[in-house]
Amino acid sequence: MTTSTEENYLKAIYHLSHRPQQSVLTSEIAGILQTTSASVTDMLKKLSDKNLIDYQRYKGVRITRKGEKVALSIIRRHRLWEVFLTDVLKFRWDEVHDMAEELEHVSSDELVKRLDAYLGYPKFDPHGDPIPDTNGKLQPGTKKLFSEILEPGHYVLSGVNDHRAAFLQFLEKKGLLPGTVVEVMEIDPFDRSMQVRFENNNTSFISREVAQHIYIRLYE
Amino acid sequence: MTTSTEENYLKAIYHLSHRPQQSVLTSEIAGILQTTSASVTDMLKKLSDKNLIDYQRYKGVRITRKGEKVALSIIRRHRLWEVFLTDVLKFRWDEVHDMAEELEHVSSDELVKRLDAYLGYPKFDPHGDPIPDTNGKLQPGTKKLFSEILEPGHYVLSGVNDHRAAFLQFLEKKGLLPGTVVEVMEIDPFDRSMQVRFENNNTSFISREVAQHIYIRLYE
DNA sequence: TATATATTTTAGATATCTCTAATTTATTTT
DNA sequence: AAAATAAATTAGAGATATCTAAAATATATA
Repeated sequence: MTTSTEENYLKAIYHLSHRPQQSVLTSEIAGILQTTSASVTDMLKKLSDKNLIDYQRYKGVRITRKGEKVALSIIRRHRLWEVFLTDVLKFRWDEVHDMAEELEHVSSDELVKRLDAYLGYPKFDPHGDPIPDTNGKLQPGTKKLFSEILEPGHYVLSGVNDHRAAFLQFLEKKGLLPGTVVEVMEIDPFDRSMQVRFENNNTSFISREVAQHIYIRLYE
Repeated sequence: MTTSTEENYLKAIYHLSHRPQQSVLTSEIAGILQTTSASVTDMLKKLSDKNLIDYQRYKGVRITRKGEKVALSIIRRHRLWEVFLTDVLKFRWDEVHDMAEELEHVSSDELVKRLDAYLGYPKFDPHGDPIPDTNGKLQPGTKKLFSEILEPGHYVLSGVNDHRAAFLQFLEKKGLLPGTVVEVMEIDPFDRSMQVRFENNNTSFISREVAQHIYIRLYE
């Protein structure tokens, strides 16, 4: 059994783990969870005792297979509830995060299963993030930063790495919602800004600054 | 602000308060919440400090107007989630209680409002218990024990006072679900058992023992 | 490489909610 | 009304999760 607090720590560590090699720092976790390094250290010992993380003092943390499974099941719940809140209860995508933070800790597996079925087994949440399946499997390798593409072509906006309401609202106004198909017409070689065209033939301009916070996948 | 624990105590006190005059005993609360009298005493002081209950040591407890409002808002959430679980996710009515116990503590008022609208502003939960409105108002005086009726006639089954799964499943098998309309044909003057007829003309026999755990209202 | 700086950990406290055991108050019985 | 019994409360302690301040360790700089 895991408490809500443990689950929140695991989620944070899981997210921070997704980058090459290096281990996660105590201070990074403290930053995300808005708490102190001392509190983090206490919790790291606890999670380590439960074999949910690999932890050596002063050397940082890496999540274990077991810890990753738990983290993914919470992320699954979070994202399914987000779909419920936007698709069924008609909340805007920038409103749902905090409610999903609470709902994700409701413990019934059967509830999650039925919710998934009721929503039609969605593969992505309203922010374009993939929803792990029952076994904790994620759509593999679909995520790439919009700012990293090298050539013009058709792409699907698939997510964001900045979840602040102000940014999400900016994207909404620009028509840059997850799921949107855009054609990149030109990439400026100097500032790497892009000219894009939507399916309705409208065009728009996207700065590298903005593109760095948007994920895309190839449109096939 | 109230914690989940405080909310659970308030709910228990609210339910125990609904009976003539006398105040609620520490031991009764401990019984319902499966804890010790000592823990209850601690919490009673805390709730009293917040003016959610009237409490004098050794004299028992009565809930205040303010406490009642909080209790009713939690009961509202609980019963709305129960409707969601049965009507939308198709759980059986004997499965939903524990999940609703967790969901009721999710704090967003806007979420409850949208859920209510989505469900079509239901007035009763799957067990026939009335759902308080936004202002904490309950359908007045609709509840009467089936065992207390004096004469034959048409009645609507409106709820139960025994929520154990075994009893609920027994009722389901007998076709005695909340919302069902029955015609009481005869009341035995000796053992107060009843002969009833359903809308499909099937008939059934209900003992006083069972009738004591079922609420009804007049069918109009 | 020694020193300065940044990071992490430990030590010691606080708040919430829980418990058992002992004490106090209330109620019932004789 | 006193004694016996039942109920409620207090006292003291444990578990979880948090904090600040001090000490230990690691990293960067001179």
